[in-house]
Amino acid sequence: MTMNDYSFLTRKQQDVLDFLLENQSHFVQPPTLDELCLAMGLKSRGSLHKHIQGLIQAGLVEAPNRKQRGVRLTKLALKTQSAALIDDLGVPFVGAIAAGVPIEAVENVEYMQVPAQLKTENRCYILQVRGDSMIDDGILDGDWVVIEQRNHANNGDIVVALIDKTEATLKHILQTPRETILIPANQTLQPMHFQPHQVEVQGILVGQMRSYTKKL
Amino acid sequence: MTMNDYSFLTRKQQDVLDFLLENQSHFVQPPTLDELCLAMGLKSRGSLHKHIQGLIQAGLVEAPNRKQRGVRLTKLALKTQSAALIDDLGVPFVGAIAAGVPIEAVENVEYMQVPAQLKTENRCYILQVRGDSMIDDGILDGDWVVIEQRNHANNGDIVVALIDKTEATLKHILQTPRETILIPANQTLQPMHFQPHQVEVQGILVGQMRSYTKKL
DNA sequence: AAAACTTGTTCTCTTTTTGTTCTTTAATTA
DNA sequence: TAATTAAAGAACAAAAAGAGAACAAGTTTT
Repeated sequence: MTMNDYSFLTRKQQDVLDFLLENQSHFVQPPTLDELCLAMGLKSRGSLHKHIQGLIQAGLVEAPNRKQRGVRLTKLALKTQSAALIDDLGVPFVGAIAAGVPIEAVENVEYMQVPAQLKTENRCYILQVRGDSMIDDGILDGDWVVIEQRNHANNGDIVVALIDKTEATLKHILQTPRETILIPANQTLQPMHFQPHQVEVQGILVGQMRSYTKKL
Repeated sequence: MTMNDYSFLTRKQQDVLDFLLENQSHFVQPPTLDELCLAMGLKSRGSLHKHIQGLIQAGLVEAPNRKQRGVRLTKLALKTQSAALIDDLGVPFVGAIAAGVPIEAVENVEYMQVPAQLKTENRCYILQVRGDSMIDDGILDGDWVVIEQRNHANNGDIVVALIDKTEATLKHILQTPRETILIPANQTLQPMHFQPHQVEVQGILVGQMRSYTKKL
C-alpha cells in the first residue's frame, strides 16, 4: 500500500519511504541502515544505501550527518503524509453566532481537532453559540457547533441562516413554497416567518461540543 | 512550544532513558551507576557514565550531587513521557453509561481525537450517554462525554458514580458527612440519597460531544 | 581513627556498530 | 547479446559502546 505517490521515485524507494512513514515516531530512534535492511528483506547495506540516496535527493530523508546517525525523514515527508492520511489540520473555528446578530468573525482563525464522528466529508467550520434559543435541543450558550457548509437544507434540519443578508442565527428550518419558517428550540420564543428569498442557508448542524472546564 | 524531539540522543542513551522511565516506580532509591549497569547488562561503570552524561546534557537526568547520589530523572523527562502517550493515541472510548446499569464496556477500545478544549491534563476517557437523566443540562441520549478519571469531586460537579459497586450513572453530586446525594438534571426524576460509602466517584465530566449525522 | 567499602569520575584501550565506497554477481530490459 | 539495473559482499573509516584500571570524596565498619 503506497501512502504517497511520488512518481519520480523508484518502486523500492517508495517501499522504503512507506516503511519509514509507518514506523516514524518522534519518540523512537530513527532506524539504521542495517535495521532497514532487515525490515525490507535486504541482505546488504550497500544495496539499501542507493535508495536512501535517492530519497535524500528528493528531499524526503534528512541529509546524512556523521554526528546524528540513522535514517530520518524530513519535515516535508511528514507534512505530505498527514495531508494524505487525514485532514490533520482540523476544522477552522471562525467565530460566534448569536440570534439576530451577524457572525462575529475571529481575527486569527484557529483550527480545532475534531473527532471524525462530529464532521462530514464536506467542508466544515466551527461556530460558538451565543444565547439560549436552542436550549430545548440541548444546545447551550457557549457550546461549539460544527457546521457543514451548504446552501440548502431539508425541513427540520438545524441550520445557520442568514436573514436579509444581515443577521445570522442557528435555528430549525421549515421551507414551503410560500414562506420559510425559522423555529427556535426554546418554549419562550416564537417561530419566525420570512419570504423565501429573505433567508439564505449557510450550513447545517452536524456536530456539537461543550467544555465544562474552559469557558469563554 | 517545542516538540519533544529525542532524536539527538544516541541509541544507548535512549535505552537507558527508557529503562529509567519504565522502572522508575520500582526503585525505592534512585539507582546507582552499578545498579544500572547490572540492570542493563553492562560490566563497567565507565561505559554507562558516558550515556548518563548525555542524558544530563539533554536535561532528562538530574545533575549529579556529591551528597545525594543515584541517577534520578528530571521533571521534564516524566512530563514528555506522558505527553507522548496521550497526544499520539487520543482519548479512549471505553463504553456506554446508562442510569442504573454498569458501564457496558466496548470490546475493542477505540481512540477518538478530541479537541484540547474538551479534555484536561489528566487521564481522560469517553463514555456514551444512554437515557435522559441529564436532559435539563443539555446532555442527551447518545451524546459522548469526556470524563477525567478521578476518585473525588466537588459538590455540584457532574460525576460518573458507581453505586454499591454495581450500578454506574452520570449525575450531579452533593456530598455531606451524613449522606451523598446524586441529582439528575431531569424534572421528572428525583434525587437519590445514599450512604457515603455506597457511592464511588469514578470521574468528573469535563467535555461533551454530539453528532447530528452519525447515530449509534 | 584507621581500614574497608561505595560511588561517581576520568582515562586508555579494544570491540562493535554504522555509513560509505567499491567490485562482483544476478536479474531484467532493450 | 549487449546494456542496464538491483542486489550481495568485501573493505574501510569514523563513531559509538564497552572493559578495566585508577582515583577522589564520601560512608560504613572495625
